[in-house]
Amino acid sequence: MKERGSLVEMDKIEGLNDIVGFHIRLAHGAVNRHFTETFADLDLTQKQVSVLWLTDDHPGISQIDLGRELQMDRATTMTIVNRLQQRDFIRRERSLTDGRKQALHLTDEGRTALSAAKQCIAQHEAWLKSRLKPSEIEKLVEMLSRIHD
Amino acid sequence: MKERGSLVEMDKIEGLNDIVGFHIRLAHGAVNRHFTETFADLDLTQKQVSVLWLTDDHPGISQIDLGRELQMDRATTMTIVNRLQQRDFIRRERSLTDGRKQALHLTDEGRTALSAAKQCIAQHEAWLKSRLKPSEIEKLVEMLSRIHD
DNA sequence: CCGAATTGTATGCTTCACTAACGAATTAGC
DNA sequence: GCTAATTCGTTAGTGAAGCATACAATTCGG
Repeated sequence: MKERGSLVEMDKIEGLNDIVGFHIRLAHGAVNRHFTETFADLDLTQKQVSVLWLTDDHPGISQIDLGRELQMDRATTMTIVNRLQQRDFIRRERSLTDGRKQALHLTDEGRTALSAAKQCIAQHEAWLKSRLKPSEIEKLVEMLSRIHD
Repeated sequence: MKERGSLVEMDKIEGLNDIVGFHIRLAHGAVNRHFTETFADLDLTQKQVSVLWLTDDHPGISQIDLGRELQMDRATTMTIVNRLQQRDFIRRERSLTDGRKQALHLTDEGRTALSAAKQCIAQHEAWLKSRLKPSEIEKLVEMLSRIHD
């Protein structure tokens, strides 16, 4: 006897399992855990791979644009780019068109790492997609996109 | 001209936007950000609310079972329960049936906090659900459940 | 009863996210 | 053109989470 939408009983809304956000959090945890295993050898995180990938797709991209694309603030972007620069995967150059910006480029090492990462991503995605029917994958991505804009 | 499924071109698999895990991560970020705003006054995180909620639903639950439900290891569960205990939301008792376990209970303060939290959750969920059609919500939760088991 | 497994605990490390402040460069307003 | 506001990068500090490891107490299997 589930009483939903009852304005009287506002306290006991629903069970934790009916909270959409709860499932998004759990799914993210599961995906992240599997990602970490898959990338143990490469020693790269999701964020790091994303930054490598985007930098490769948009050579000379600024940190602020990188952050906008991945929904991170400037400070967070800094720490990630710093790590990748320390490992000689990314090179910072002052932008020629806007002196405030840094133009980011992959090094050869960075390209090699990204290439290896993409192989692992393929594995990781295969694991994830094995839990969904092809038609569902499209639907899922579309719905998630609506959530994150 | 997107070349998909090409076995020759294994390096350039697809765009970042075609990676399901990428969208899960972004969606989680967006949800978490909105959650944090909504809960700024209460000063509670998703995990903390989840622990309060589950402890309320299962009085006397052990930390290990809490962790299993929320997919956290023992150490992570500890830190969260510690924080909630420091704020007098949760009380630890030695289990009567198994001396290794702690039986967790909400305090009156904890119940008050959870009650307030559930009001905020309702707001937060409304924001999230406003981006989806009712029929989609069910489908989304079902798919996410398949991902996190 | 003894060894193995379970549970809680303590410690330390890492990633990520955010805030606040500052300087340098650019842009806008007048 | 010149000041004022804004943008971008940078640094430093805080806090939540997740994980690994080690240890003690308890329980369980034989």
